[in-house]
Amino acid sequence: MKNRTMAVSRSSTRKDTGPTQRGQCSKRISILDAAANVFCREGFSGASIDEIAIEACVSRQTIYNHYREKETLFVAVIEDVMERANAMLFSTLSTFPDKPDHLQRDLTDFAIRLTTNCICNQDGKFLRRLVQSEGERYPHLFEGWRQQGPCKISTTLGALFAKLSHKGALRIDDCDLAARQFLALVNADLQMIYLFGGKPTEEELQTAASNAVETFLRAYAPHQQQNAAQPAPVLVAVS
Amino acid sequence: MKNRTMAVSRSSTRKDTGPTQRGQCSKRISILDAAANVFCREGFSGASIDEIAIEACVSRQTIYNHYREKETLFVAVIEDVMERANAMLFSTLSTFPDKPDHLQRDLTDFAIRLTTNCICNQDGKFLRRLVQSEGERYPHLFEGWRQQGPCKISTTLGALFAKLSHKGALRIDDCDLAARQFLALVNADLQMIYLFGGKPTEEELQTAASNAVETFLRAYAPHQQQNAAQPAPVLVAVS
DNA sequence: GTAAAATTAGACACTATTGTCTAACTCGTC
DNA sequence: GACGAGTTAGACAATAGTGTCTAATTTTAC
Repeated sequence: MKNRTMAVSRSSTRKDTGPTQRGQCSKRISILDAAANVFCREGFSGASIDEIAIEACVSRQTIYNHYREKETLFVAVIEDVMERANAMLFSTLSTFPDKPDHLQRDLTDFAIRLTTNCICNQDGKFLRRLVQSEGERYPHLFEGWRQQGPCKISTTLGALFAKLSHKGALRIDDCDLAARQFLALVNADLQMIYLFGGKPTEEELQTAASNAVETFLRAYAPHQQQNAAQPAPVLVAVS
Repeated sequence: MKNRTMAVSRSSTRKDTGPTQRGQCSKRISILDAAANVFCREGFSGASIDEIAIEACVSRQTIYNHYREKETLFVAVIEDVMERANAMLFSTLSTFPDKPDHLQRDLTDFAIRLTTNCICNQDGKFLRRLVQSEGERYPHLFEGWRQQGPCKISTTLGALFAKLSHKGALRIDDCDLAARQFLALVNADLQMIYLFGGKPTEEELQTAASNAVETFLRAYAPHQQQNAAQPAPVLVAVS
């Protein structure tokens, strides 16, 4: 019976769930957090309500009071995490650089923000795991997220690349494709770490981002800029 | 009680397990295949021995005769799939193009073979799912595969790129990195499909490979070759 | 054909889990 | 201090799964 060492870091994006009281609300939150952790660790069928109750420091009955049954809780957790993840994703996308100078540095910083805030965090891990293991069982559940999140990301990011392209900072034919490739390159060095549930160090994130941007720019920068060479010192602002 | 419509496609790489008899051996195989399917679908704790027995057309007791308990069976399945996957991986790597002419076409074909034979097949799906969901629970179990498979792939593929680089067909600094980026680019368009357990169509594989190779060559081809432009007709030989 | 080995169905004990119910309890509000 | 909503622990039935055992049956080897 370990004492709940670390809960999901819950950002400020949580919406107040209407007229319910503070006490009740805080219980709901700790249930959702604990459930997210346990479902992530054990999968849907491996997770037991008792375990969640213990981790949430709440009685089992309270869980049944709030969420009629296990599946209801599961769906609530998924939706909670997805909403938060999408919010974080678009908030991070809004920091995409729009000035063509220092492009290499700015793109690298952006890539680091993206991995740090959206992919390497607890929510990212949760989604990778749960979508993969339960996605086929609950297709409708993840569909909304898929359309609002991952599918939108390439078009949104694509549009941002398009802007840079119009300014002459990049030379891109298919901007959506370039966006997908940018994301793929950023994760190239990190895939294996994700797969085993690990968390990259800041240094690994740094290297991954630099490598990705360098190659991306070699493929998509206008000709003379091709060899910007020196890695340029990177200043990261991680919220 | 559906009649076992589709089993894992079992390639010819299976080794005969020593002096055991044919009948026994065929039971073992159908148990392993069925177990792989069920574990893949349901995860370790979601899978029931009874379900596996039914899908393998075998009595439950037979499973317990061969594999003492559920976890033993699970480990056997994992090792079976991993061995097969690694064999297929290196057999596919051995088809990497070594002639510098028609590089774009040859690399594209190679990328298609790689995705078709190693990533999009049933074994690939199984590993993505199970490593992700059970990897932390059984670290030792996957460690051998990780070192022999995914970790080796970047160095092996890296060495192959190095050869092309020495021949002047490519211009690469860090070949291992280039290898990882090649793989990442090849999967850039397919990630979302994998995530939801789907299987890309041949056309999607084709497009993904072309896009990847085009960008890869823009980043790593010697200067004048830069714009090879026309997609070049691709002839695929999928075993 | 016969003997040995493997397989089968079914019963079984045991454990874990879900979801319900109840009676006691806590705590903020009036 | 009393009310009441929310919470709690614990008992509980119902179900599902694991792993064992047995006796009958089938398959295989010789």
